[in-house]
Amino acid sequence: MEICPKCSTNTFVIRAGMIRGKVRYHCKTCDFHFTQEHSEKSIPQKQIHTTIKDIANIMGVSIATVSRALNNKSDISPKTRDAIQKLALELDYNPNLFAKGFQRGETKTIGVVIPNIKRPFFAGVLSGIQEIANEHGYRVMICQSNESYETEVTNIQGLLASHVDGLLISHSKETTRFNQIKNLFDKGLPMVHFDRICTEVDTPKIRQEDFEGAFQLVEHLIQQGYQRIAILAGPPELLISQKRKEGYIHALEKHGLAIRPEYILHGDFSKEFALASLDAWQQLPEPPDAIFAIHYLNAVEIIQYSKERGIDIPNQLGIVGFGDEYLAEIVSPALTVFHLFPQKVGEVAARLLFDVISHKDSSQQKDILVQGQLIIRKSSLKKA
Amino acid sequence: MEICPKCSTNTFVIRAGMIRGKVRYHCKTCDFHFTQEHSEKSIPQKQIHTTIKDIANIMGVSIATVSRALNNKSDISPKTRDAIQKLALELDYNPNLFAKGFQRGETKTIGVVIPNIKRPFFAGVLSGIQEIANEHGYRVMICQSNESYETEVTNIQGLLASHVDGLLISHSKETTRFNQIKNLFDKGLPMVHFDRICTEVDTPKIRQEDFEGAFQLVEHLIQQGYQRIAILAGPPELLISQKRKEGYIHALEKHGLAIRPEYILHGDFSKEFALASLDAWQQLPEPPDAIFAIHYLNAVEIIQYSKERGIDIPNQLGIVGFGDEYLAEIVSPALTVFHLFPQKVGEVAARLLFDVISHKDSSQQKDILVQGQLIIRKSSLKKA
DNA sequence: TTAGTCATCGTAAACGTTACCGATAGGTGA
DNA sequence: TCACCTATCGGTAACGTTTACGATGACTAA
Repeated sequence: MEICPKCSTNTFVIRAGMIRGKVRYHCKTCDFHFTQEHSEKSIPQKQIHTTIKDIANIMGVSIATVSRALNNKSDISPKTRDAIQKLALELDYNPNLFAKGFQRGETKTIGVVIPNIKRPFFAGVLSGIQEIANEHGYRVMICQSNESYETEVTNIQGLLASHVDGLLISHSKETTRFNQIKNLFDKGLPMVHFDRICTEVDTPKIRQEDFEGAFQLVEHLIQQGYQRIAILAGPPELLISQKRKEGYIHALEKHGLAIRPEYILHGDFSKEFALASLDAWQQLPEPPDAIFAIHYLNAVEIIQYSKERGIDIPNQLGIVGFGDEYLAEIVSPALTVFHLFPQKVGEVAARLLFDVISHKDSSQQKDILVQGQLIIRKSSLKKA
Repeated sequence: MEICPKCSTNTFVIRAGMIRGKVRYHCKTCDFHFTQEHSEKSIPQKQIHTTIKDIANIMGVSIATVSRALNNKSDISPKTRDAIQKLALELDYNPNLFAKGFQRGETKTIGVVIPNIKRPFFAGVLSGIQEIANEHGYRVMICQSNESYETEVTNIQGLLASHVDGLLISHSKETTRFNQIKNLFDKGLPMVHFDRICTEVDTPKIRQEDFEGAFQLVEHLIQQGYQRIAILAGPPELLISQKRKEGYIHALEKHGLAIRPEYILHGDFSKEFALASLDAWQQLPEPPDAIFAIHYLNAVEIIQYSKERGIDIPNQLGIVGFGDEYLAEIVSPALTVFHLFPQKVGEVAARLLFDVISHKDSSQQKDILVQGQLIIRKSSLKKA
């Protein structure tokens, strides 16, 4: 007969069924249900982190006092404060940022959504973001969409579940619907768009000189004497494709050159498409004498391919592109580019996000342009 | 005269000083202290996240029931479960991962410490890590040490404060003391080293074929007929420098070639050092006829510089290196490399870490070698 | 009836931290 | 002596979630 743990009687204790694998009893004396207790003790975990409770126990003070001491708050005597701080140092205590964030409803973490880390541009952006985030005591959580809309949505969902304090987004090239983003923005989640921005939502945006750079590159080609300039224009739905194409068109128009549709080819940024485009152009009755590739990789690929096919660069074919500083210098002939400053883009974007996070008043500039630089190299320098 | 909120009397209420800017009173009837209450109501925040409490309130059930429904636990009727899940979907509820992790002492987050995101190798590793982490439902927190020991220590401290469930580390080149790491490892924090590993602590490690790759590269040079092979060996304190140098020496010894100290130069990975080394070697009475640069960037820089100085590659000078697939192909002449697979390194490292996190039994393989591949290109193909 | 059974629900503690507010001791001046 | 004051401390709710365990009502079989 079992003994009731409440009234310590065993006269009126009856079995009361099974529950969760354990035998259940009912004491009719005190009307109390209980189960047979199992005697396994939980294994004491090796403790990685010291808590303020540990410190409080050792010091013989309350956790409130420890918290005040560690945060240099008022209402505490200097003696106690110093003693606690010293002990905390000895136990190498560091506060559980999750608990802290959890308590005050913030996480000191921002989320970044980019298409691909491996692309040097985004790697540079990340580097810039990291730096500014560090300055502000924030941590960064990165997700890659791999240019997939579905993955992007899942990523953002995940970041949201992690309760990031803000979001930095550069959309995948597949992304054309922005209801998720808009929803979050309307709910007041701080966010900033950069590079692959979206115009559907009124978020602060970091743009680059897509139009201006394209214009400068094409004008430079024209000034070098190139007349039939083609553009490898990237996915048409991407805003940067559109902007760069506009710059291209604007430069041609300014200098009285015809816009020839056959010189404008849209596609993805793949090597196959770039080379196929070159082939197609070469078979025209009037092939282009210069190519503006809006993505530097395609420009480099075209240079390589042209060399194989015996096309003289820059005399027979001039080539310019947007892009990567290092690769452009290495390739031969070196590539004329409009250089973007990825690190700076990251810094500016992060700074703007922290502005939004801190003063919620949206008085600051909502649209920032990060300047680029035209760097002229041999791939576009025609011998007179 | 103020009224005591406890006994509703005002006959024996006296002022009892100021505290925190508010007037303080003392009721002598019921011996109760109180302050003048301020009537400002807190502004209701715009709510971004739905909680289980919200759902519980709407459904009229307890939060425990909601939790059970959302986690498909037992002890719940299918009808209730479905209704709750449906409502959760409508309110697009997603659980606060921080609260969840906080509750069970884990964060579903791993930390990664690398020297620099912008280096393509590490970007590739990160990409691999991300992928595996996603599979396991973990998030990734990245820190850059920028090759500074101090920053590295701070970073790890920060990740620890974030209570990451595990750590993936590639040390900065400055790092020679590992007491912090050892401390954490002894405390039971799951961690895995990769690339820039440390031998002082018995962590699982992901190594690459540093020795083997170097050996293959140098043997290839020897088979091509190069006799005086120099090595640009990187920082001597770095383990990969040592391993690659060992492979170099081993290959020379196997083929009966002399180890000439003047052909072995240690330094950082800077361009300046690479070019200065080349200059120094050229001024020797017997300059090398081939160079093995353990860092691909230096190899590329030497190729560029050699071309400027009219040195014929590969006939006058053969060049090989470790490294980056893309750049090696672009440079002219294309660079023979021992290619590492960064993405794979990241994947393997992450997988191993999750093994350690889940089954704490350390029965698994503690040292994994990620294979590389010798890719022969023109920079080392001497014309007979 | 009623002991025994089961499915399903609620209650409350716990995680680490902060902040609100009351408690206490010791002081000052009339 | 006593109203009044200040500095410094403790108690505890709250954040969102999971989980151990008790409560409840309905059912079954004797």
